[in-house]
Amino acid sequence: MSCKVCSVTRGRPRSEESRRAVLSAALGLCERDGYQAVTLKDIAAAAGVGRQTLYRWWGEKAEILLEALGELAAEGLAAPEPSGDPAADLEEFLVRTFGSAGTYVGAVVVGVMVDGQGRPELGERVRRELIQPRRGELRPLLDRVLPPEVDRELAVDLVFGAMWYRLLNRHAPVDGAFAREVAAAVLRMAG
Amino acid sequence: MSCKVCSVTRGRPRSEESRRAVLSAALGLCERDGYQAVTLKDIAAAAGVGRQTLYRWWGEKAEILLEALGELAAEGLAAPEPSGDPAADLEEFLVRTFGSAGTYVGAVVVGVMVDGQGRPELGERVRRELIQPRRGELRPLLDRVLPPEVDRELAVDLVFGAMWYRLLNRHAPVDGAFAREVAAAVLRMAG
DNA sequence: CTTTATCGAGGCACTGTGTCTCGTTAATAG
DNA sequence: CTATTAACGAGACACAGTGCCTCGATAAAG
Repeated sequence: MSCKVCSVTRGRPRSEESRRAVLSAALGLCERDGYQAVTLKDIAAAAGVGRQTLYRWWGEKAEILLEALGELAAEGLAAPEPSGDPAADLEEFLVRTFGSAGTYVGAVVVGVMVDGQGRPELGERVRRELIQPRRGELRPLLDRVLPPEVDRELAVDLVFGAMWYRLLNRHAPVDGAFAREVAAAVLRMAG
Repeated sequence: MSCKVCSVTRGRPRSEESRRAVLSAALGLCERDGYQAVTLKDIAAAAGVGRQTLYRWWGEKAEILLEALGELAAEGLAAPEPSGDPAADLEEFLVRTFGSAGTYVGAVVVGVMVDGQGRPELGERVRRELIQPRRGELRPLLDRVLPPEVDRELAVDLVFGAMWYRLLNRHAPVDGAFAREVAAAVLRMAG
């Protein structure tokens, strides 16, 4: 174990049990009450943890949920083995991604992103830990269906942009059917 | 003039001067400090207005900015006369829209949308007064470049989605160059 | 001139945040 | 075993922003 700042192995070690309790309580409260309604007090109370422990290790709600989302992603990492059909691989990836985003998890992601709007440092973490990894997963799938003259970054913006737009604006569901429509549009763009 | 609730024309009329001062002060503070940092106290002080006046007519920050954005949109309505070239019309519309979104106005729009996330009623207003009108403007432009088998709503989601994704995530600028790329992608999708 | 509803100004309770201090507890160092 | 160290749960505190209330003043209609 290590001290919070000096990484010397002395003193009482950080409680892994408390950490798990906090992440689990935070996700549970977000699912039940919605991200915006959850406070640090709520999380501390639900996790059976002192408030100071939250400020010591995270500091704010968005950082807690960012870590919780990271663990969720690590659990369901579902290695996408390439089949013989690049178009089917793309579609399957989008169906899985959009399907997950359509649950409360997507609402939490939106909440974290939203909190990052007014705080550049947090925004940078969100970008690095939440957004860029997904872009990195999508790019190779697009490489296998798009001709070289189509810009990859633009295609990624169009695909994930459509997803985010619906997550924010809620004019239509984010689900597998939408994922298939978007996949078809990409293939149409491929010509 | 009319009473706030009963619309009987009696009593002191609402001050149009105060209303303009509030909207102007709100936009100015957002431009200077960023949407999230602005408070109702700040707006009241900058507008030289009592706080109760804000609660009487608007109730919260997002509603003030929503009205201010509405007036901005009404001023710069720039009737888009159709030229002979549908592709050029689409591109011009996107260049103007993305260009505006790239300024602090886009950040205000994001802030209002963000506040609407945790408040269904406000979210509905944002959708109706801010999002749907833009979709309505884009649709006929797409009609003139897309073949009938391409779904319009999906195309709108892809175009504005890409814009919103960049506004939120800030991994790349929202500007005229991006607008032209998106327009080209739509034309490519048209085949 | 009376009635009415707005005006700017300010007070107050409430909530969530962030910092601080307790006494306690679980590790390592000697 | 004992001392040291740092995290633990719990709670107090100041601070900021919100939302509601009241006040005397003001500008319109009847």
